[in-house]
Amino acid sequence: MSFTYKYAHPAVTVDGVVFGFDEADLKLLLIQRKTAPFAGRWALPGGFVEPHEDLEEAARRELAEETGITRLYLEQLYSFGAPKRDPRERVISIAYYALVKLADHRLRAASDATDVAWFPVAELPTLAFDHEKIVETGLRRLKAKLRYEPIGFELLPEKFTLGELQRLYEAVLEQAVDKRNFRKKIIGTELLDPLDEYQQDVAHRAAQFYRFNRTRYEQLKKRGFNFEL
Amino acid sequence: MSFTYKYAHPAVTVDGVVFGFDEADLKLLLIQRKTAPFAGRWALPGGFVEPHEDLEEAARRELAEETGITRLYLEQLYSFGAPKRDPRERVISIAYYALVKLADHRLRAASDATDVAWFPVAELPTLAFDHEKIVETGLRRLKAKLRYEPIGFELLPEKFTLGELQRLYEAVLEQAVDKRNFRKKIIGTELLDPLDEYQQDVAHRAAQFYRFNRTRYEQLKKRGFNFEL
DNA sequence: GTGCATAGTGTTAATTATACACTTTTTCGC
DNA sequence: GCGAAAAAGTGTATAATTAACACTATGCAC
Repeated sequence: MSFTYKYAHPAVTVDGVVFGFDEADLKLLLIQRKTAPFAGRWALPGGFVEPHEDLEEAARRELAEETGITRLYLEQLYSFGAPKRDPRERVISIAYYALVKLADHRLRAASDATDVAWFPVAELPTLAFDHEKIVETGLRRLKAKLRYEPIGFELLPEKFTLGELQRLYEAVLEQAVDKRNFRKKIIGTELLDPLDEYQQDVAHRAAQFYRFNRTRYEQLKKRGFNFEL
Repeated sequence: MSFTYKYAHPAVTVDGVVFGFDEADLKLLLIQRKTAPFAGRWALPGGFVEPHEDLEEAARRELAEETGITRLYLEQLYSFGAPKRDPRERVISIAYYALVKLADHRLRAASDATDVAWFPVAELPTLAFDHEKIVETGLRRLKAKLRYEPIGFELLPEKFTLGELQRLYEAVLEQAVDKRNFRKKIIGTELLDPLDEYQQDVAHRAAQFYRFNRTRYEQLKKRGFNFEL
């Protein structure tokens, strides 16, 4: 079976820039290619868009297929279409960026013999295609967005401490944050519900857990509330 | 001549959301389709990406071909790829948004019998395809961006008065702005050079002209300066 | 019970944002 | 030529926000 067109058509793929956070580092999800081109190289998870599916649908499907991750925050990032970005044929890639709660997702045992792994964004290997450029775009977007939208919570477990949240901000923004001012501000948004739960088995004073109140955020957003940190 | 592929390939187009400003209204550039589908309907300028060209290159080429506009501020906006957005075949469109100095560009006499016209964004006709959605995305982006990047100047002539600039902000953001505070802030950025030129032939006190200092903006940006209005 | 590690907590000063009204300049109509 | 009209231009006081800063509390390890 084959497909014929009057004019040249590029292939269209989706690629995912998937971020996670593990208590200390911002991490990026990569898969290792097993076929040419760039066999053996690490690359962003992704693949061809099927004729019947929407772009976001394609991104979700590919991420599920290649990494087993199904529930995540997903948003279109940017489209890359330099003529020679793929040595085989013209390929235009719509990149998505995604945030996942690391703890919730044990990576699927690489069932199809493809390696999948988290890398600290500070120590990424050389990537296939123009994926380094895509990652850079994703990182820029994440940094910018973290300041004016409450997306940090997508990287943390349901219940988290203010210290964890602060470390997340510090890791992503790559700059220290004043603890008291940070707490004042974050509590001031009224987006966090304090829980009657405290850390267990820590070798120091146990921190209180909080939960992000998504419902309240939607309400406030409707009334013209502006998140900013 | 035809092109054959092993798997289905979508067609890929670029579409331009081109904004202008004419002293009073924010305007959008549209072309009238002469062929099916949507013959007679107004639509965004755009067309197919050629095999050899980059996406932005394609956007610039299509805008030049269809509207005669060559110098403009252009930036990728978003990609639209719903399976049925074009009734003919699967078409994925990479939308760009553009800002042009209206006064600098008399629209090319519609040489290929295609009508081209500026519409106030408040009075747009029904558009072809999913172009209304694309325009909405472009408008949202413009509004957001105007606040934290000095892009308003791309919509004004080289030399402009503070009153014109303020009216631009008010038109795009759809809200009134305090004149004194606006001037204080904008002058405070040090991005505007006052000129020794004043309006001519106006039936009121003549306003001073200013020019946006792009060089200084680049300098300040490097030093971590943040534009915000 | 001492040391260690992190949690948790307020106040002050500096900066920035907001609210607000009159005078100046020029043309136009009479 | 004089008054009305239309927009330009200009400063201050108050409120709100941000930034800087250091000690006490708790719980475990040893």
